[in-house]
Amino acid sequence: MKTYTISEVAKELDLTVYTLRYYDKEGLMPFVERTPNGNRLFKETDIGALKVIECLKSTGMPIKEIKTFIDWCSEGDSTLEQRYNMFIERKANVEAQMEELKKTMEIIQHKCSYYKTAMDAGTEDIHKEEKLAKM
Amino acid sequence: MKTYTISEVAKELDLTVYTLRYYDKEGLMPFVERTPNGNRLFKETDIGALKVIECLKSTGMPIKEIKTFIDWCSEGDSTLEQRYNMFIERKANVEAQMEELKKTMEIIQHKCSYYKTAMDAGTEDIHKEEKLAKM
DNA sequence: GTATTCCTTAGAGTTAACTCTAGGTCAAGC
DNA sequence: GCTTGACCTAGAGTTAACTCTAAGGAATAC
Repeated sequence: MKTYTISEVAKELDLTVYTLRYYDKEGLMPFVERTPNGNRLFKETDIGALKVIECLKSTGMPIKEIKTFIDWCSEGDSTLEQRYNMFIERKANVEAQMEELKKTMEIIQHKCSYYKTAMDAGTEDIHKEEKLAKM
Repeated sequence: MKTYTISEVAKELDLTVYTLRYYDKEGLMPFVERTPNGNRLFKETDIGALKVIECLKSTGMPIKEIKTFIDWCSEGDSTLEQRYNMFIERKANVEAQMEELKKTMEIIQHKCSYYKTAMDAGTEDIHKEEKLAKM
């Protein structure tokens, strides 16, 4: 079975070795085994698990909560419901973030055309009429 | 003309007065005037500007870069191009964030059905076959 | 056999963005 | 005229998530 060193995993996941050790310190990687002399030894499944961790992180989940999830995983089938509920919550959270981003995008696009017009006119005064524009 | 105190603005924008003072300290609100005894006096346009600041913040822009933008605004028409370019960059950035979120959402949804199946079966072993699942 | 290059740990330092405290001013209510 | 409450500042403290340093172990290169 193919295994990986910490720096190989860091490269693969676009993280630093510092970050990976930090995650380990925080209890996010209890599954990673060691060589006889103490070096971390990553399996494919470990990299898969780290990808799930990265996914949770990208939903804005703090590391402490990710640790709770990892702990649930170690506890086995008795925590299936908690884990399911967690992902349902994450889903709602991501949906809300998408909504937020859409609103942000609308404002940004408005500003893009605002500045295009101003730039073409050579002055922002072209937008004097607008109520709350100003910048 | 209607004006607002710092706590009214905080309430309106769902920020704390601490945060607003911090923004001011960082140079994000050079336009806010003061009463004779030194209290901040917010106009409607100031609230509009703060909404733009909040929008930029929600694109992930750090406060120092927002300050650069505010400085450009104070400099007038000579910075129109920089400001336009900045919003174009922000737009690309938000688009990338949306893409990221979509990918995240796909994984989350996969996990939701993974755990639904496992929960119904009473055990995660139902997914034994899967290559990189595990959690 | 020694230099290099990877790995290890504990713990200190950094950064951003707040968040709060202490000490003070000022206007309104009683 | 004094209390209350909202405002002010400077500066200290907090938190999360890294990020790095120091000191050392083990395998490989020459």
